[in-house]
Amino acid sequence: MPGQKQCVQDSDRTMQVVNHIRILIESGALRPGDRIPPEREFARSLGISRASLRTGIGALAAMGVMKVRHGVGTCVVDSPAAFSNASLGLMGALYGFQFWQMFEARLIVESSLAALAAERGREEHHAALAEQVAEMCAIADQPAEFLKHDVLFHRIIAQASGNPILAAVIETLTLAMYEQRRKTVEQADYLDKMAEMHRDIYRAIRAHDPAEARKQMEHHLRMAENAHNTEQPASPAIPPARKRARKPPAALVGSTRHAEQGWPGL
Amino acid sequence: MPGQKQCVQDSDRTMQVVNHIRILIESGALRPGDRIPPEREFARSLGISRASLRTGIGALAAMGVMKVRHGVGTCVVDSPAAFSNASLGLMGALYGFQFWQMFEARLIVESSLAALAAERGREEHHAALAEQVAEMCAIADQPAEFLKHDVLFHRIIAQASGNPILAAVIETLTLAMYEQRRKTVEQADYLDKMAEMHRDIYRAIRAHDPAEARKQMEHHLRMAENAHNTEQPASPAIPPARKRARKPPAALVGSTRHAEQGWPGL
DNA sequence: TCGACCATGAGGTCTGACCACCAGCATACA
DNA sequence: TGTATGCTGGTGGTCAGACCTCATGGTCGA
Repeated sequence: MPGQKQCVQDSDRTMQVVNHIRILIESGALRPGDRIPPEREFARSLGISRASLRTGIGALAAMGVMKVRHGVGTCVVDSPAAFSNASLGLMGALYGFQFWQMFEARLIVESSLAALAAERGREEHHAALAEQVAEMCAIADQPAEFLKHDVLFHRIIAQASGNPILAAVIETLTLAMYEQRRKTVEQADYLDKMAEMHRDIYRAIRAHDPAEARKQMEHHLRMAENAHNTEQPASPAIPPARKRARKPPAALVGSTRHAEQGWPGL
Repeated sequence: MPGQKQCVQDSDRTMQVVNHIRILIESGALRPGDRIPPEREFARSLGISRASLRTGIGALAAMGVMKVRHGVGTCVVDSPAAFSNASLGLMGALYGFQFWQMFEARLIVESSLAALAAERGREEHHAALAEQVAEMCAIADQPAEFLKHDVLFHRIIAQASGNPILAAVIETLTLAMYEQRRKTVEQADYLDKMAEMHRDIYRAIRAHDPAEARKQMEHHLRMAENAHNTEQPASPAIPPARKRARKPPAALVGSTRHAEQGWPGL
């Protein structure tokens, strides 16, 4: 049952394009930020039609691997690894993701990430974290700016953890929540407290104290969730108690309808 | 800097298609497994060309939301939520994912999942888990079959955890490793031990003992990693010690080149 | 010197034709 | 009667070439 073929993409041509790009990437010929040839030229060199090439590139773009810009060109993305955010949004709509699940996922992954960062973090990470903390303290009265440094802070921790896979997971979740947070953070009056918590996390990481880093991160995320639930009554604080499992699960293979409230799409 | 626009996809038409589908999904008009109209007809009803429609559908397929079958039709996927596996494969090539990172990610996420399953699991999950354990014990001499039940077992735990987001993460990792495991598991001689470990996990979950479930799952995954490293000397057991962080991180925004060995693409 | 204009080249879309595949049905054969 | 074969309709896959829109950079006039 599990693990059907391999590629998500069906058609020969599309797969051909995706594989070709993959080879280029794996061989190091194509690196993040690099541009690929113009479509017409590239299509000719691959011996396929421009339409087919575009299908393949479109798939890569949808997966978050390539970035296409009208009138400019197509290049490999040069940003933190993440699963396509649209993907998470769609899946949220499809499987009924809830906000509390989002926070729960963050809590689990990111607290471990903080612990790993405390273990493996190096000077450059400490310095970068310190900088973000300083920034946050300095602009605790500008929610929008604060949020940017907040995101950056967490991103640095993910990088310091030395596990890009988990970093990609967190990046995906963060991106998906960003829009939402940008709205709710506006009337926030606890930014100074947030800054303090970030500072505590930073200190634990710098001190190479995994347990403390984990604890501080958990505390921070719980606070964040509370704040979210307070400011956003539209998404009630559904306690993750023993409930809300799927209905008689159809052969235990997915297909939950979107139940309660939550998850405003992408 | 973070949180640019929203949709991965650029072009108007593509976005139009993706959004249209999203609306249909969110409104419940389109559910997992449902088919969408034939391309020609659908394109006409949307007032766009078939080519544009196909671009949009291609993007959705690449994100793992839609499944296109030549000669049959296009439908919404009806399987456990997961990020497109090709996506993980590409990102692995792009950012240099390592096997030990894969196992580390699994260890962190899945042990928490087991704990959650112990908290929230219900009768139907227990029954399903028991069935898989029984199957595994019965066919500990048929690696290929064993592996299928192994995957299913872990999938059920993910579902029992009540957090579809984390379930999707694990599903993605599992799918990415499936091919690899399918090869290495062939000459495995420890399947009976594996079955035992699964049974222990199952018991802890059924007993609603989160701590024990977590411990057993961690133990199981560590064993699995050791087994992998033993059977697959091509991918050495790189200890996750304090090392291998990125090189002087270019503004701390991704772009690690694929370093050591590991990650055979998709 | 500076702003407006336009040439260039990139991606975006459309059209309509044709190919490849799958499923189901009708026919032919055993 | 039952099975095997082959046809046919519908669906996605690919192609070609034309045209549109956008971003860029150079040129030219004020």
